[in-house]
Amino acid sequence: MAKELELRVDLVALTLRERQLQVLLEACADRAARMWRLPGRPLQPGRSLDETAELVLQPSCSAPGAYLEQLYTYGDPRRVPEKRVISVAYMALVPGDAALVPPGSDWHPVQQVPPLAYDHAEILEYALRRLRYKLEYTAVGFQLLPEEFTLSELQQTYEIILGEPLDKRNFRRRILAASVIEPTGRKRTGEGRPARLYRYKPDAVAEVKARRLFP
Amino acid sequence: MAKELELRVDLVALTLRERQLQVLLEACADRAARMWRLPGRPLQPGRSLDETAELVLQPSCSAPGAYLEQLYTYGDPRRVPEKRVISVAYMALVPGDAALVPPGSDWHPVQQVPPLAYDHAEILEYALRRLRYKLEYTAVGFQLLPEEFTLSELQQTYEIILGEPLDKRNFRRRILAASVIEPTGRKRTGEGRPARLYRYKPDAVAEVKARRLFP
DNA sequence: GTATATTCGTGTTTAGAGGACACGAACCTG
DNA sequence: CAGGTTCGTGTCCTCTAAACACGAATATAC
Repeated sequence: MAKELELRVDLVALTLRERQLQVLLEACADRAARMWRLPGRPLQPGRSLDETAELVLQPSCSAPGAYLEQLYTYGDPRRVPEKRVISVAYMALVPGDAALVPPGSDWHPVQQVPPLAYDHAEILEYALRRLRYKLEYTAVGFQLLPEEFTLSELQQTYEIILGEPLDKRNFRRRILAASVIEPTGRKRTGEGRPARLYRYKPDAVAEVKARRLFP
Repeated sequence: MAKELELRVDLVALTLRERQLQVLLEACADRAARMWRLPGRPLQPGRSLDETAELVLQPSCSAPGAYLEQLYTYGDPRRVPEKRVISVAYMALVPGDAALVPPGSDWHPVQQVPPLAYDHAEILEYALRRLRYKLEYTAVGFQLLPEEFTLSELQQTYEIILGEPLDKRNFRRRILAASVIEPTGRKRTGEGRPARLYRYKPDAVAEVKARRLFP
């Protein structure tokens, strides 16, 4: 009874909406169950895992070049009852202003996700742990922000993900010491004193990936 | 032209021999090429990835329960010319006194590995980077030692892997502060003053794995 | 235009962690 | 019992990380 083998790429796509960290979920085909699942697709012949992950991401992200990182491969024989399915899990960070809502899918706050099929809850948990951890020693945080952002916005992003308040001056000192962002010279005006705008340095993403200690 | 899909588990098994970190390699079937490769086997039907990795490890390790950890999954379509092969890479740490030499295989110092087939050199590089990194914030080091060991032996292990000398007193302070090892009460006698023997606490391995930040 | 509200941007002090560093203790050997 | 070898230990200092408050710049309301 050799069950058919399927190799999939499943994606934990995260974004910031309404001051919350949200994850993209797909309604299961089996509507009766009212279950949701991570978006994914079978490995495309002729394409790498990374490329397949990008294909999965495309419908939910208007801009190319979102941050994408392989997480872990799940292969327990009982994780999917019907078939033998091996899932290579990826995490994507989508800037808030680039997030789309593909039909049949929706973003859900990670604090209150609906019931997830298979072991997808475990995969999501793992992605969040990795993101929180990585936030502390790299600078992936601004991958969730638009191209230009203020330091206060960046700090809010960190606070949302880590779930704890951060000290303003210490935060700024550390971020600037890492020298992964630079001022654009422009300012964002609004309520109160205008804030300087920053962007991450073009090579900052490369640097984060080069530190491929836990890709 | 759908190439056949093969899902493999390939293993970077590391041990300490002759005061060097060594990796287990298999001679390629194609002898003419004089190439070597990481040991591995296709995913076993009905077994998980972890279980398959353990099967790969068994012939080279006399004791069960070696440290085993998933690293990364390699799936570039051109990494193996003939077929479409996806490899889930694992790392194993084998205590020096448990290392066996299966026929057709051999241990090689990681400083001077022979030419490796496919992208196996890249996989090995990645495993070493991960091990060195992990050494600094967890206590996987003693996974390479026999059940009882002295602090000097443990320090040597660290020095070999990190490739740099460490301060004796600072090393002891840090290791003991982490409280992952405990004295057995016994001593190892030999040249000079006898050394106290330590073992890692039974739950220390579990702790390292629980921190599954980058499994 | 003047007062008020709001957010931005900045420096110092202090506590804790990590690194450098040397010598007496215990045992074996000849 | 003298000499050789490895084991085991404590202090000082430096540097990193945390706590903490107020003037500056603009928008708005009066």
